[in-house]
Amino acid sequence: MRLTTKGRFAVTAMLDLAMHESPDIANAKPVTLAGISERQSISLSYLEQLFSRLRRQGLVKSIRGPGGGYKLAKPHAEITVADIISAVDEQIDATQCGGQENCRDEGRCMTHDLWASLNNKILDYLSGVNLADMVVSQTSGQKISITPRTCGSAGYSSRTPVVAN
Amino acid sequence: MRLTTKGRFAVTAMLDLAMHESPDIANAKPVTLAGISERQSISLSYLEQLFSRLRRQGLVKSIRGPGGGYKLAKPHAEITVADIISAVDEQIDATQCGGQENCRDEGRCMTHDLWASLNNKILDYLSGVNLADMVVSQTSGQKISITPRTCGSAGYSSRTPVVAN
DNA sequence: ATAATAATTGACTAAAACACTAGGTTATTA
DNA sequence: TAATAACCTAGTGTTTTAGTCAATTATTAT
Repeated sequence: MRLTTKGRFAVTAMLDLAMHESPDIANAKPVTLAGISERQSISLSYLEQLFSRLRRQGLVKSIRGPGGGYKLAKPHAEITVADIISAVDEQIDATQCGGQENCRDEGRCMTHDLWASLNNKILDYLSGVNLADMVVSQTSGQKISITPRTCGSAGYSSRTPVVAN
Repeated sequence: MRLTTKGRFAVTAMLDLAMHESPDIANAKPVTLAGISERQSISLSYLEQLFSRLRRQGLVKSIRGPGGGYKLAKPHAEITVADIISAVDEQIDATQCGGQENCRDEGRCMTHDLWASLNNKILDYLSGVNLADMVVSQTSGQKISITPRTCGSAGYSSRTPVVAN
């Protein structure tokens, strides 16, 4: 997995979308990319590229024409930061041996296991934050602080984010 | 913070260094970059660039001349993955307002707090794995699995890594 | 029907970062 | 003094970032 500003842009835009969407999911008004672009100072065309991927990954739905825009395809609590980042950042295979384990020395690829599991752990961790968490901490003016899923209760969507500082 | 193959190379090289260093820290033989380059198939000159940064950050010590090479500057347990990655990857400021909070809308920068704390969390998380952990899981042939510090006991260096799968 | 809206697509671009290469210099040891 | 190995600087090809530009399609309102 890769963590760059590209993923940041995507998460920021999705958070903006979540915050400007009506809380009533059924008849929520779609949010235009032009609006997100203005509010978050992200280039409209760049947003279009990002949302093209987000749509193909099933995270958002699009409505064309006047009054159209984007809506989240799932409830806020079911869209995680990990989902968003892996939707826009195409991941590279961390191994230089490319799956087959024909590396040097002991015959096995030292880095493969190491990075594969490390990637998984980070991904697991970022899966612990969803849009609902972020909206709450954003509207309450509190800094967001994430508790890994493995720590507290196994609940997925209704954890209350811990306030930091 | 940024997570790319650059950091991966650095961690791989440091793990190789840790594994080929004599366990007795006092009179450990230095490891040459040429050796690491050969074992891990990383370009020698690229390693030189990486170790230049690692040295400036105080993670390794260098011995010049024949029989020279690099040694870890601290005990294995005191060098974390986060240390290594942040030594070679220069971090970017996640905010587009650049510190001052003169952004749009509500006057405050939405993305600033969000990414600052998310970065800190990831960094905190990667601080939970050190070279000693990785050497153990590597030599024992077990896949490494990291438990965040916040979960278990507050101990820093002597946690036993959990085996996954 | 027509115009306006807004998503959708594709091609293209400057700048940065990545992953190196090349070639030299310094310090240390045999 | 010759070999070793760190150290340093500059350059190079490729990929990614972050974006522009232009055109197309679907939908709504007039």
